[in-house]
Amino acid sequence: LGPVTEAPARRPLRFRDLDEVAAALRADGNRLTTPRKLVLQALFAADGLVSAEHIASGADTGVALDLTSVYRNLERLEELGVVRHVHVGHGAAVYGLVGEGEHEYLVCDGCGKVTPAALDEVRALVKARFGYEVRFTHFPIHGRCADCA
Amino acid sequence: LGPVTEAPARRPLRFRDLDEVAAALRADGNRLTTPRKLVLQALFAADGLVSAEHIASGADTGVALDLTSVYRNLERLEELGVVRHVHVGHGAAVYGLVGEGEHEYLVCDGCGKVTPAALDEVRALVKARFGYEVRFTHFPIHGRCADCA
DNA sequence: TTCTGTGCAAACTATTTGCACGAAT
DNA sequence: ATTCGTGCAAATAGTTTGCACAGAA
Repeated sequence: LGPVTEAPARRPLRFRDLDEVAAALRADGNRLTTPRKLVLQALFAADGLVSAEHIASGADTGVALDLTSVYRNLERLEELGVVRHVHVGHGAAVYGLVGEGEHEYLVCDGCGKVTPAALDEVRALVKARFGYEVRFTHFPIHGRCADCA
Repeated sequence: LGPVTEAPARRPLRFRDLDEVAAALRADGNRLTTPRKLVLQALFAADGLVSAEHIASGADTGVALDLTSVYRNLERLEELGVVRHVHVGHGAAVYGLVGEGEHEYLVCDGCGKVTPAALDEVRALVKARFGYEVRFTHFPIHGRCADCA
């Protein structure tokens, strides 16, 4: 699974570059290994949402690495608040660097496009009508985009 | 995976009982086998959303059957418009009989409760704001219910 | 030197597919 | 007598776990 066609709205990242993350990792007592750096490098290079498989393939870094290590690193980075993952349909989860604010998405089941969207109004409506405190960050909204509908 | 705690709103089913479905199956050139009847029996008995695993276990019918057959039957029944399935989080998909109207759900990530909800307003809002024609029938909305939030 | 992180193999969950036999029509 | 559907086994995708060794600290 390659990078997901993420739409516009590039948001400022919480960690601007690899060195900033490296510092955070160090501060948290983590070692700075080659695979770990490669995972981060891939995430910065991809500049969007990618699958573990894609990172492991080395498509973005030129160096392939073990899928297991990728998963373990992504998990660690997620605990650290550096990355997050989204379930974009049936396939593998996709991972991306954490930016400022919420990370809510609309997924088009037609073309597969993943569009970041500010869904505060939608959240407020669901809260008002059903008392539900919803999040679209982990399981996004699915449907058909304007082009596909 | 057992039956999902589905909330109120029992909707009239498109097929009221096993015999009605049997007729539809026949009309479509399908055979009426024992496993097929058992799958339907389980779906009617469960009266909500259940996993293939649950049906295969025979918990509701007293007769266990092969998971493969369950999946194949559910697939067939889905083609026929008798059942539909929903992805309620990370685990297995859950299947249920088709009722009248839409089947939209709110899933509580806290207690696992699955609440049918009329989300027309929400759909309209997303359509107005983003041009997206969304559906919450296959991938429902996730969040925390009033009790868990 | 110590202990964390890696790579490989194997387990695991959810689902699908191939194939020979049995049963519904 | 035909097929269709079943059950079993094996394949598949995505992810996790166990374990011995390598390499950061």
